[in-house]
Amino acid sequence: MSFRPPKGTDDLLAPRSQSWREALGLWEDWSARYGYPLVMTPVLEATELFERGVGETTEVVTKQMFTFTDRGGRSMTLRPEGTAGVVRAFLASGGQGPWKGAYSGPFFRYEQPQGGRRRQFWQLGVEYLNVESPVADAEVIELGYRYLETVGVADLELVVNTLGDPSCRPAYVEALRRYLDERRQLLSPESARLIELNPLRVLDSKTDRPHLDDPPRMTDFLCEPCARHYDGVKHLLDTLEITYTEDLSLVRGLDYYTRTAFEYVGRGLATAQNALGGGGRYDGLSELLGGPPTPGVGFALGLDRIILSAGKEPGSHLDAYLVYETDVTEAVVVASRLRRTGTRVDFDGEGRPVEAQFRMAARLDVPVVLVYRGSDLPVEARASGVSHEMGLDEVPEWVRRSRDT
RNA sequence: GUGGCCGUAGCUCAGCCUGGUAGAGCGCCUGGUUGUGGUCCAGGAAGUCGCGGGUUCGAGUCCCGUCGGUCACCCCA
Repeated sequence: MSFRPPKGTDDLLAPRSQSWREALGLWEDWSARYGYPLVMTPVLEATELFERGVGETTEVVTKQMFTFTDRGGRSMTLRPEGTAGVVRAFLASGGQGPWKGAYSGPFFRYEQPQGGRRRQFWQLGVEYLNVESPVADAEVIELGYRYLETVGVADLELVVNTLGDPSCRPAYVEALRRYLDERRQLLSPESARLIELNPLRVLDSKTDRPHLDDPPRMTDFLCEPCARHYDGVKHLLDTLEITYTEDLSLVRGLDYYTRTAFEYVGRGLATAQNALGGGGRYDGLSELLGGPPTPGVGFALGLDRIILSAGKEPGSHLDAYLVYETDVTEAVVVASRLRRTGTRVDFDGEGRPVEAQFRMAARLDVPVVLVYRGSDLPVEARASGVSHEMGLDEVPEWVRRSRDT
């Protein structure tokens, strides 16, 4: 049989996997700082959840889902996005009042693989439910922004827009539809088809955007509450000193979005696929699923592209490599002591010659090589060509200090 | 779903146009040198040429199909 992973999936091994470990660690940290507890929902959901939640006319639902019939005859789907599942879980738990959740895990879309886009991909996200205030929007946007900054994304840009709500959007959609209809000849067949189905998405098309000068603006149609909400979000972002640009053609691909829509873009990415993540407000989603009115706002970030964009060389997964001139059993004990005090250390388990151990240390590119010669002798710690001698007990602290510098 | 390019040793690739029985660099292994690994020298192991079919006396090389990768479109995080 072939050892190749399925199309659009990938094996992630060291040293590349170390970048993921670091990025996931930072995510744990940042989402916790903003008060988002972990929420874990199934990777597998009833197909109906996404059809109703994400929208039956969306690209995701019509073409990109991994859907199959299980042995009980139910139509099941590997989750293509996170929000619908989290909201379902919230409703299932009888959730009430303000609620927050952060998630991280694999998602699936049946698409043509491309730079930073695989069929199985990893997303980080948060959802903030039952708070209608712009404070929730701004907090969510800020969290994603700070995280991406910290993880090292080059040329991070935040784009925001508003999509109105059911009381004002229909008038805008109608105006846009008339505008597009007059230009039908200029549009690609796909976009022409969208005029009836979902004219907003035509604005998102790369090929058609150049033909569309001065289309109607959502901001001219906003009802008073939506306008005030949008101003509130922008004001808070200003206060938090988060720079953003407004883009009237920023439309989310999924049906459930209302009011705020935003996207994080990595301008440093070489590929055409430079959206690192996006999100928005989805006040109507709960009701689409048959639940009570539940406002919400959240985002999802694509970890694959984030790591591409950060372009950082992963650090070593070890603090030190232990070279021993003693019996291997003694090395087991020494390594155990170091590990229990927080040092990430590894050693040769087969009692191979010292030269071979040094070769392995070099190959692993560890920052520190520890040479252990026996319980009565000092440990030699070598880092970047310099050698220090110390007692075994001093090693963890010494390693920690040299790691931080 | 559509189109371009690509698939040869563990890795990066040459060989393909103009068919004739497979190569380089790096890595790996062994020996020597060395300041107990990183340098240098010598030697060595290693390839279903993605897979299947066709043309041919003969296919890595030409043709068809297929799978995979990559980039772009579509779309999306």
